[in-house]
Amino acid sequence: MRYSHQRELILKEVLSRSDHPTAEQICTSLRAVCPRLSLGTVYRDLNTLVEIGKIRRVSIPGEADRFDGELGSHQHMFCRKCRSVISLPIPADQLERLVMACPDVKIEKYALTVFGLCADCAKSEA
Amino acid sequence: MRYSHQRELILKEVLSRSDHPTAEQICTSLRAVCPRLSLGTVYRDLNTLVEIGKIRRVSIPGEADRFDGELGSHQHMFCRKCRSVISLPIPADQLERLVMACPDVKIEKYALTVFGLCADCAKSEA
DNA sequence: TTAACTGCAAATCTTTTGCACAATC
DNA sequence: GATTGTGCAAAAGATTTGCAGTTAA
Repeated sequence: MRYSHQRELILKEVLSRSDHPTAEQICTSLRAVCPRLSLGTVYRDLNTLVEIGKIRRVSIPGEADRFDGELGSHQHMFCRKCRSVISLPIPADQLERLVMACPDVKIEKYALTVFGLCADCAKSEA
Repeated sequence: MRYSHQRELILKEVLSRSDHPTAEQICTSLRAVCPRLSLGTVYRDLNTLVEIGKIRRVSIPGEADRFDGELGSHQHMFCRKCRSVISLPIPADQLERLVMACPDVKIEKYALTVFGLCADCAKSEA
């Protein structure tokens, strides 16, 4: 794989943020520094970065994919009120034990997605 | 809510199948018995049935949503080879304990999705 | 009768792709 | 110089929606 200015910018952007941005958000941000950056390129480069394991994709049903620079084991929550994605520190070993106990099938990966209200929204809701 | 012939057909179709069909598959099947059934109606009725809790939606990243008539607690696996969705009997109480231990946030629901090879495909792969 | 439901087609949203040009090695 | 990567626009796939007509209560 060759060096690419755009791919490097996109990687840095994802790594520097903890808000799990969408491709569109990444593109918009980076246009401040790379005005001709195209959304197609962002999608292509994000796919590449996920493939080579530099970032992670976070899929939420009915939402645009988010991207995450945190590679350590954790799960995600989607807040239905503010629509933000936050990381949940769910013990990897215990979750893994539950998943891997399934007979016959060959498990390669898994994702636990939680829906509800984030801490801030839960507070203001009450 | 009023009775609707189409909604009843769609509900029966989902309840009678265990293969987690897509809206398109449901529509195609039902056209044998209801030729003018439209895909838009199928989507609308499926959404209604999910809302009133008669069926469940199964979302797989990058795939069309599947629908499930089994309401008991279970999780799902997506086989990357045959692209089927199968039910996984993961102990609800243990999973729930892990999820609910997260502090501050208000959890309303969650879904554990597993990716890999189903039993049949794992066998033929080897 | 009237409000909900349907069929149809068009619109929407996210993501991918074809192609000509630009950048890297 | 050969290829990979990019920008742009068009295409693709899933789902929603507007509207005029139909059906249940």
